[in-house]
Amino acid sequence: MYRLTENSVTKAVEVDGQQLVIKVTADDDNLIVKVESGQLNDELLLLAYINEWFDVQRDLTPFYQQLSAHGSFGYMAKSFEGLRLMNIPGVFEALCWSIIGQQINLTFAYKLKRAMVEKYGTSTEIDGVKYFNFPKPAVIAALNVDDLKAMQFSKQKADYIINAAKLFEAGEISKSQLLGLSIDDRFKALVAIKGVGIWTANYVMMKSLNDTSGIPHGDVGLLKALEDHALIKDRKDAKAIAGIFSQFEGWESYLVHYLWRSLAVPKA
DNA sequence: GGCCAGGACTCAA
DNA sequence: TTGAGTCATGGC
Repeated sequence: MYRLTENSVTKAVEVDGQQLVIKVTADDDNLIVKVESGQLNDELLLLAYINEWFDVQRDLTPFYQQLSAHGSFGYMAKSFEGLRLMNIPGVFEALCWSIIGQQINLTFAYKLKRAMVEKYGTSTEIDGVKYFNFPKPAVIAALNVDDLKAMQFSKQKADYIINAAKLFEAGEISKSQLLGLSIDDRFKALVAIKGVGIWTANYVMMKSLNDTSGIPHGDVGLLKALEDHALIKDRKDAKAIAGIFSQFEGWESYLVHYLWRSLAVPKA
């Protein structure tokens, strides 16, 4: 779904019902977007997509102030400066991805997603390279559990994903519907979906609904990062964890994102 | 070969 | 509401 080089990302997107392939690069001050394939009718809609994808318009200054003032996290304000909470604009995709990612290692999770996308997604080919769109709910809703099991999905994951696809297909869940709800009701609506627990609901909210206060509680990566920073001793110490996040009100998801990032780089 | 991985569900107390 | 048991499939 993404083709990366040192300073660019190329991806198939759907904007205003149009299939596009866009390439994004950057100079010091701007993102530069080029349409590689497809017909763009309204540039503003693409701009909106880019804004959402990279969370471009959010002013991170308050977050960096809080981060810098923190004894253990202070270094991240410099080390990860400019890192933004990359969005997954499609809620169905975000939900599927979070279900896939439940309780399995990420390497395998990526493998599962890739298999699903390459088999059931649509694609645009440029210079021999295929750029995939995530499968539509209608396609996934029509599958049997065995179709996904054949791609190494567990029975539950297959069941959850197909069930979720049916909800999207039936219009019972949609991005606009979720965005129309309060944060609390969003959470409730998501958790009501079979296979969606606290972790998944928060993940979807922070990654796809622009909610910056969601914390994927219980996340093993998050807990490991907090241990690495010597901030908790017991992973079940909810009070200590709440205390840490209380210092970052409104930026909880950003803190989570930065902590996940801290797991991927050598120790400062 | 055993523990772990960016969990959720069920059921009992 | 909390806790234990169960499920499921690879990665390392």
